[in-house]
Amino acid sequence: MAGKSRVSDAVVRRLPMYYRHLRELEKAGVVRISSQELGERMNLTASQIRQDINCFGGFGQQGYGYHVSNLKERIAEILGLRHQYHVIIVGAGNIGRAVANYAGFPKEGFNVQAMFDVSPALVGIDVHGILVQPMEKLQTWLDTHNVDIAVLAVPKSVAQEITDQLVAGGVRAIWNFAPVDLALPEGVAVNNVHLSDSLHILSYRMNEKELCEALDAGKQLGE
Amino acid sequence: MAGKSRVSDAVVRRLPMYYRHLRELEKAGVVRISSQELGERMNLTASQIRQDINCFGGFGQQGYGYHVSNLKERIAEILGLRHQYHVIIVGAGNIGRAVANYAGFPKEGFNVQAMFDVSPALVGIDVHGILVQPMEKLQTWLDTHNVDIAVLAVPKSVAQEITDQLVAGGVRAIWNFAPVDLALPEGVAVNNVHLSDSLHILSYRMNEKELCEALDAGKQLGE
DNA sequence: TAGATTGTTAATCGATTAACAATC
DNA sequence: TAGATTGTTAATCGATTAACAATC
Repeated sequence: MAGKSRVSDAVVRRLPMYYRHLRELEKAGVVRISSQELGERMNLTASQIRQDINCFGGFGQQGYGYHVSNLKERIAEILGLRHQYHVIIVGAGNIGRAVANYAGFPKEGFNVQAMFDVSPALVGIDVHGILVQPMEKLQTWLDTHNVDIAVLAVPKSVAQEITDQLVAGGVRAIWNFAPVDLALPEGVAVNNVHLSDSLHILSYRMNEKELCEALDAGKQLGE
Repeated sequence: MAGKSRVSDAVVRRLPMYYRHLRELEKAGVVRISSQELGERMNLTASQIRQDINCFGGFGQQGYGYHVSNLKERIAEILGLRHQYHVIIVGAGNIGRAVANYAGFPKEGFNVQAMFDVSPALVGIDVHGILVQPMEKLQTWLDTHNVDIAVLAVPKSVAQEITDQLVAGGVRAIWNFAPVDLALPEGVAVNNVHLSDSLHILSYRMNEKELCEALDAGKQLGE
């Protein structure tokens, strides 16, 4: 009945997808939905949906299905979207600025409070109402503020070093845009947005058919 | 010996990671590496690494291991990074511009040739040497150019509609930054960068411990 | 040659799917 | 009540790990 104390990665990755679809459904005025219907919409089996949801408790009702708004709210809670977070952005390059400008951010409790960069060209500029501070000010900020989430949008060469500083400064989670796999102590959360990895996967997929045909025909890669 | 005609998703997702680590190793002057050592670096088992690589052919040598540069090159080929691609960016907002500005792009064969946006405020500006064109010009461009990859960085409300236009116009792959799951015909590749999903997963993870403890203690979500 | 390490087959583990009793 | 659909257990499928013969 209650949640298993460990939820598998596969399930966690689907949670935001449930949230997205349920929000759409709610906006479209749909009041109830069965696992069957939701599955058709999301390209999942009804069985999988019921299994996933039951990791966190029985939010449905036999013979009826799920109440859309209620299920949406439960998943928002599960995702931690009913808290407020203090966010800082380290690195005010293209990515850092794009994140700062993302409008949907504060509505879900993610409040950007400061930005930092090494480049004198960027220090002092205003990004969506946030003043970019020099990197030397980061330590002082960490010493004097509770930071929940740090957005890491710096070159890979300094990513680990800054991460260590952030962790020592009490940051609880790192949203990492640097193309490295960070080493982190237990208890600090991380999620990666590896843009070039994503592009490489796309590139693989668009060439997959020919590649597999070539391999099946006995072709060796390389010369 | 030759590759299975179908490579699992799990393997494909690891390919860019192999590529990243091998590039690092090559840069660090490492000539050969065993699956054992590579596994320690990447937090994978040696067994898994050998299985993964052998989907595409036997690139190693018994008693020796893998030749770093050679394996890196084979994986680059597998990922399709030894081709040149024509890329357009649809949507010149924060994300579109960040992608356009990404410096590593052309080096790997991804050549951005045009950008489009609906906003008069953005049309005409120069982004990293590319002039932003009005959205009405998109159709003409598709009619007169071969586009391999389209970067989709538009609001979700128009994402599917533009996708259909791109597909009809012969685009082979879509790098999707809109927070929707696009419907696509067989033969067109897609890969999603769902930023808010990624942030939600981070948010889940930073709260997971308390959540699971609460659930184990019998707490119900909601009121 | 002996030692090392791959390529590959077999065993295990975990995630997905199917089935069905419980129940609204 | 009868019908529908969940919650949950059992069966299946696929991915990871272990083991080892092949071979450099």
